[in-house]
Amino acid sequence: MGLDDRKLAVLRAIVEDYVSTQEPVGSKALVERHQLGVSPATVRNDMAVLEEEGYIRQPHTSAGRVPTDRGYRLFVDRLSRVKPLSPAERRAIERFLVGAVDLDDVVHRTVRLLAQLTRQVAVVQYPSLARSSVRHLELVPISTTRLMLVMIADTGRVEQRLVELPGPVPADDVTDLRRLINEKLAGARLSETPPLVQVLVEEAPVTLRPMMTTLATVLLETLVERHEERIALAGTANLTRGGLLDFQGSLRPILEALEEEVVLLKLIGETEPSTTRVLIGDENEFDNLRAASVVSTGYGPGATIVGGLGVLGPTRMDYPGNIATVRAVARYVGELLAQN
Amino acid sequence: MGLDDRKLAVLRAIVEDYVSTQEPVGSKALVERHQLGVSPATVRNDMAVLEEEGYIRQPHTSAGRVPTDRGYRLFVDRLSRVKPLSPAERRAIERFLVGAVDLDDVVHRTVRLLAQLTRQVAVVQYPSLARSSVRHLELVPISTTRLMLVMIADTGRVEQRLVELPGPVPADDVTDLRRLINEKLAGARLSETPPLVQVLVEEAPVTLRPMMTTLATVLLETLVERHEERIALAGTANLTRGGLLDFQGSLRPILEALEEEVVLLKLIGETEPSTTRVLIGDENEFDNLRAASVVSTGYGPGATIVGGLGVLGPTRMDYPGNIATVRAVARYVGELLAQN
DNA sequence: ACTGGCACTCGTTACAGTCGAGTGCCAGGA
DNA sequence: TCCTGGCACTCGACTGTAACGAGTGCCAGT
Repeated sequence: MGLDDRKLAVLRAIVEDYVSTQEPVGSKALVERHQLGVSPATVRNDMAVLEEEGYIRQPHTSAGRVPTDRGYRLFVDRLSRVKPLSPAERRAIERFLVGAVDLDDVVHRTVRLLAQLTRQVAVVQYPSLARSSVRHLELVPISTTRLMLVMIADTGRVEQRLVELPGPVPADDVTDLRRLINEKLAGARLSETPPLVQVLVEEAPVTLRPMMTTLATVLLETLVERHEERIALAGTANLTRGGLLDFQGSLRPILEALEEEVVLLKLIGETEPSTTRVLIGDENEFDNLRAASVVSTGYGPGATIVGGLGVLGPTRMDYPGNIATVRAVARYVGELLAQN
Repeated sequence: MGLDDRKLAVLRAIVEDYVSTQEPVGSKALVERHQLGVSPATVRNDMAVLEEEGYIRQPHTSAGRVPTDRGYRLFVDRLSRVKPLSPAERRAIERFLVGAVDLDDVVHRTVRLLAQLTRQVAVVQYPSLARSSVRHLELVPISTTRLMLVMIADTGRVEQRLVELPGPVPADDVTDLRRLINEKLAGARLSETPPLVQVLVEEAPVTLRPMMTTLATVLLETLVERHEERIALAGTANLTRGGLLDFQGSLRPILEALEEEVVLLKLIGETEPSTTRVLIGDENEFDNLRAASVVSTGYGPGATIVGGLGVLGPTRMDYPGNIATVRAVARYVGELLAQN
């Protein structure tokens, strides 16, 4: 375990060089480009140790060294210095996000912004319904036996469901239903609604009972239980940068994984603590993505977290830069949401 | 212009073979696999003519022939026989589309279904607001000086905008505004609303005038003028099927084009007549997509068209099959929409 | 008008040889 | 003990050559 400072410096140099050149880096090139103060031979000895410990490897004999997932991990945990955003980037973020007209717009702008700044694939989760509160529930008559149930959440999300009623319902009843439902549910966190909905059905006047039951069912089944998560994606074209050298020649598995909402949610959602998460290579649980890394974090108004966002790219990515960008964008989005 | 029946048969055979094998097809293989009733030498003569006319070409001397865009065009226009859907496919369509809970759900299911059936990239346009009518406009108070304007269209689309009011507004006024707006606009086609909105502002009671003006502005600017079109995409992983042989080795331009909503809309939207449109290779206007073909059609409840859907893939695609699938899916979606 | 035969083209594959980046190891020096 | 220069070695990348074969164009014959 003899990883003295110099060996760590060598590892850092290897990671930085490899990330920027995309080519295995040799001992000679290393001492030329970095002020390590020692000879190539010494560096070679250090490299041999680093390789033994599993931090770097040789693609083949007589080639330079390349960081392993474990090497990147060490780099991210202990070696990378925070890279402050350039003023230009800060300006880009602000410019990009002002003028959004609704939540959809915010999310779309955010995901494109992230993709553009990091030059990776960007993923943004819509504010999770599970972490949202009900702001208002609206009932809009569509026909005599149909209502549209519109739920507006405090996070700005708006979900609608078509409800097929058991029988025709007079306009006055709709008004009553709307009032009853909002009295009981407005302000409640969505996760806390089931018992409230239960009470709502029980306390409903007998004439409204059937409608209320139907509404309750739709509400619980389609909004609470399988709480629809939504995801926005951008920058898939960035996957083709490294000219197929990243991702060992096939984008197939990556693209497939990106089509699965479940996968994306696992990657960027559920980031319990309010910290930035970095998943490197096979640290993530999906085989399709073992050649990729993910940098993600939560966002939300103030200190609460309502959703996740992040970027995905080759393990050979600029971790410090991407971490800084992801954090900054998340903070800006949070502020934007707090304003609404 | 001597394109007799046999030459056309040869072209058809070339297209069919090339589509299924992905390899340039030679005269010998052709007579083996198809009952052309003539010798390879004869076929070669026909091929020479076809090449002269620009319907096929040789990637290099001593290779077989490959259809040109023009060849595919002729094939699609005159040579392809309609390929009826298999019962399994019909069942898949029905199974896939039942149980959709809202428009989002319908669109997502549709796009995934299309991608799965055709094994191409699928694109579905949400029902265009420009072709929708207002079913209901709802005003939901968010704070004393903020309203959420929710528009529900007859196509099922629901759009919301946050409106910053000039001053605090009492609940009664909101009720009045809601009533006035709906009286005037409900049922109107979105494209016909501008004059109505104008009248609405003019006729509004003096006390409501400022609010109404603000609402009108938001309504016109964000919903009517730049009528938000939305697009769903699926199956990008299918681009990697031909193993990078299609798209001359780089998915880059394709992926870039797919990220541009404007491009996608031009491709699948605005299909004026209710027919299926096929764009082959450089027939479409985007350089990025000159290696791709698009099969698209309009859909909508009954005879009206509210949006477009289609698939995109390599010029070397199964046109008859994709055309049949796109048509069938569009019809099913139309029926589904008609039910609501 | 079709067909068999034949010379020709040219991409593909295999193989051998050279080059050079990069390594591991070792002996010597601070 | 640690670092360094030197040196032999490995092995992928590149190059040139040769054999192969799919496919063609053309022509003379039926």
